[in-house]
Amino acid sequence: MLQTTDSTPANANTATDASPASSESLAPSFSPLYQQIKGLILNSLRLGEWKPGESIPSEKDLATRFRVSQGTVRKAIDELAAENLLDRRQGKGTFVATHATEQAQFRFLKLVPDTGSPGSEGPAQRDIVECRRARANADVARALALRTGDAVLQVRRVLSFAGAPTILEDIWLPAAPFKGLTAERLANYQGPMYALFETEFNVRMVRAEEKIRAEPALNGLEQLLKIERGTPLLSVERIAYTYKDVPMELRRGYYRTDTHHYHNTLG
Amino acid sequence: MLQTTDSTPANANTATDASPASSESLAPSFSPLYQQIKGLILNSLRLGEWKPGESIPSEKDLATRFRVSQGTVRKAIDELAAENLLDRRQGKGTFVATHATEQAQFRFLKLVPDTGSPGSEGPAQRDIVECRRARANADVARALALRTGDAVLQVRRVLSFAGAPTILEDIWLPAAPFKGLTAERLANYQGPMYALFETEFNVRMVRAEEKIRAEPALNGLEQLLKIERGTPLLSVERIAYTYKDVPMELRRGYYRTDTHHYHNTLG
DNA sequence: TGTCTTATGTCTTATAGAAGAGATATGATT
DNA sequence: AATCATATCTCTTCTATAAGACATAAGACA
Repeated sequence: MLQTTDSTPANANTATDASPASSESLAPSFSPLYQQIKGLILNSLRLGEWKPGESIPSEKDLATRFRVSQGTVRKAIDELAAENLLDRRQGKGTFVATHATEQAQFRFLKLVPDTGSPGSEGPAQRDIVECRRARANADVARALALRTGDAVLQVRRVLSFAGAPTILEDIWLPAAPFKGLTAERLANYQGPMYALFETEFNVRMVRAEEKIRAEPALNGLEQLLKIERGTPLLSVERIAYTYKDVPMELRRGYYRTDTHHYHNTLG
Repeated sequence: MLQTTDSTPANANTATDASPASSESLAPSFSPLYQQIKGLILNSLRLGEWKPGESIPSEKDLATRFRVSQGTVRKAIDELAAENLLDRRQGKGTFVATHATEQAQFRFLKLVPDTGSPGSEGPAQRDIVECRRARANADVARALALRTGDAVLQVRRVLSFAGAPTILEDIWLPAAPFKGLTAERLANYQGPMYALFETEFNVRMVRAEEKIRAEPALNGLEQLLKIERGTPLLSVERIAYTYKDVPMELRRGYYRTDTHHYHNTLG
């Protein structure tokens, strides 16, 4: 399983191709060499051969390991870097991207203060309201690709900026990969939640989809966020995915937008 | 101004460099060859040497024109294609991206129906409520990089999906580049508004920034969108930019989110 | 009408040298 | 002898180029 000296990577042309033999590689269809290399690197990332924050082998090393030229490895890494899975630093090496940095944090938190820059208020104050085991209802199960009734963890927390409660979040996690997560560990950990997931549970969030609506503050939201009942809030429903588009988190956030706004760039 | 046979592009090393002589190229600082080529292509795009939808010269032609290798041109085009300014099609050529296609349309309209795919409701019904000349107030002037009191065009319109009014938009445009835009031309044109801007005014929107809030329906919004007064709406304030980050439009939209939602992908 | 050839695009891979970053050695200076 | 600045070596990614493979469309030809 370590595949340290795993070679025979490319050349899907050769009829005697029996190298990957993974369950999902049932599609033998031809693809460019650099794409195959990209897939191999992706596998190593998913299997945790290189941990977030660490450097991966040099392009030359990977080239000899995969029996291709350095430029081909380079193109594979180019795409992974463009997807923010890897982080290139000239003269130093290529590193596995991590949520434990300043920049990555604001790729997933799009709420910014109306005045000042994205991080100008200092770190957010995090209060865990609730953290318990539960059973997935139909909606949660569908979002997390589970079966209704499967075990999940449910977390409710409030984020405050400059002392003002601004975000309420309900989070659902599949119980199996996050076995051992408790309110204490969440409360004690300094830094982004996704960084904790990386270091403690080897789950790295890579991509997320959000559905945004405007809804009135009801059902106790008004008390938790200390606003008037019925005040319009931003409802942000997120499904976060790890490698290979596997869903790993469902999150519903309610954002106050009297002092902050959701910032988005259309390219 | 046509710069058809314009050569002497690269080699910023040569001391006798006097080729671009543009106003903003006061920074003689070294940059990679492919970046310089990218800038030259960008200039041709901005000057309208190749119109949206048309194909640009082949990589080999550009290579001889700029006196560099085909691979260098390729890397320049790679970046422009990644920014959605160009559209590559293997075996056919490379084309100037346009808003007159199905796909590009939904890169700037992120409101999608709760059930069904992004375009499943058919084309939106557009009703121009108002279109008049006005003077920029402080906010509008700042957004459009104008001076307070400068002439602007103001448009108000309602978008309806499946017969239901869903979006109200107030749009401010600088008067000079859009001279001749009338309510009739807006109403008669079939297709996205940004496609009209391209073909009629040679203004191509490349990028946009949005600030999203939740606000109650007030001040007549409730009548235009046929909802109850105070219903939470998504407020979407957009500044759209053309090439070289020049702002060309300020737009404030109010979205109903009872049947639709704002969809976003975090990468 | 259908098939083949050819021309012209982009795409893929390979190779060589340039440039950035850090560690190690060198040598002058105090 | 200890210190500090400077050169050098080695590792990394970055840049530039070239050649062949693949995709597409149009015209020649049976």
